[in-house]
Amino acid sequence: MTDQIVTPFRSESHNHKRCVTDAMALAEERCARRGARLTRIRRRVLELIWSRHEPVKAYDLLDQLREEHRGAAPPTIYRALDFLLAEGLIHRIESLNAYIGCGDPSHPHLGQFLICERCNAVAEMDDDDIRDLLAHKAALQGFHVNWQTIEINGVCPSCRAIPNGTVSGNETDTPADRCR
Amino acid sequence: MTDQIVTPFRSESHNHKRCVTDAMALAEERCARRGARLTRIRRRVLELIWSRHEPVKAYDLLDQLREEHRGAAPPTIYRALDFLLAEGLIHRIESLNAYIGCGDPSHPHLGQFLICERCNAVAEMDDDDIRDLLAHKAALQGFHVNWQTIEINGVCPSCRAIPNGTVSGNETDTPADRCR
DNA sequence: TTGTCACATGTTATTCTATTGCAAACAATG
DNA sequence: CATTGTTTGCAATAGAATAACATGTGACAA
Repeated sequence: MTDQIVTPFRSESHNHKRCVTDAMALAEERCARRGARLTRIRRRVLELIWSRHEPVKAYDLLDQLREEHRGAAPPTIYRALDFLLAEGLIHRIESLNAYIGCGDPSHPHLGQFLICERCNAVAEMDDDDIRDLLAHKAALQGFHVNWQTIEINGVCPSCRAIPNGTVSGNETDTPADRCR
Repeated sequence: MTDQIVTPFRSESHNHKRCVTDAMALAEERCARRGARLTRIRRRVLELIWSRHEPVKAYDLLDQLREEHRGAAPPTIYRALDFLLAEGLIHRIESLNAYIGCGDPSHPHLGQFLICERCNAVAEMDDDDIRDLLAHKAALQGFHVNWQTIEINGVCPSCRAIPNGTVSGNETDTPADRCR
């Protein structure tokens, strides 16, 4: 059985700099192989998304991009996001209107997401059992499945270890800063 | 085993007038029992949603409400929707930014939605197998589930029966008008 | 080298979705 | 009647995404 966890929750040992460069390398490689043009803007947007390692809003990306790229406007971001989605390099989280890096761009997949409502961390699964059960249940209704949106909200293991009322103080930290 | 289909796809025999009045009666009853105030606006919004019997956008509802209620503004609609969501009388479809009547408001539930991308018809399931499998898979990651968003896009049985390129002519009809 | 074509980006405006904040109206209760 | 909590009215604004058209750029062939 293959590993059905594409992006696990980050552990204490997570080397984030390495994580970003690895993801970028995979992206470069995949685009090269497919003849897709990972331009400067597109590359930079992907890098900004991976740097955060949590769901990022389009206008947050726009603000960041503007700091280094005067003239960036909403279409700049949305075009880059569309490209990255089409290439399977990121996923869109519907319930958050946000985008997150895909941990396994090697093959197109739907993904199922575990979203921590305390720290915003997201783990990505690509679980055949889930996909197949949904397809099966749909088929019982005579329904043909093209796409599945599966987003599970709750509390990640790290946050469960923290007493409920506890507040970490800085609510703008990234997941790794708050969740251990 | 209980019936896990809350709102099936509409059949030819669907009596839509009856369907709406039934849904309204259930809503009245549930609100009365819970001491929730189903005011004129809230009742009317619910009725508008059920009348369409497919996912409806907030601003569509606003337009309709304005025709009979001058002074209706975005907050008017969103407050009504918030109330109806809180009472479990409607569901929100995240992937469409739209709202749909709940076929079984008797108990709170998550719901899994089959969304036809041809005719917009939606069937609602409340399937324990799906819910439990997702909870199980999440638990394997140490994740505690509070909420599940499950939206399945594809082609409903009625539309599958229609040759692919066929267009029914009037794309603004309701699902029942087009899907048989 | 130049022309051409496809693709990518710049630019401005607009549409769609949703919330905030405060005032006025209303309904239930003592 | 007075009080209290809830609901609605109203104006403004925030947030998410797209449309339409102009301009730039890179690869390839003539």
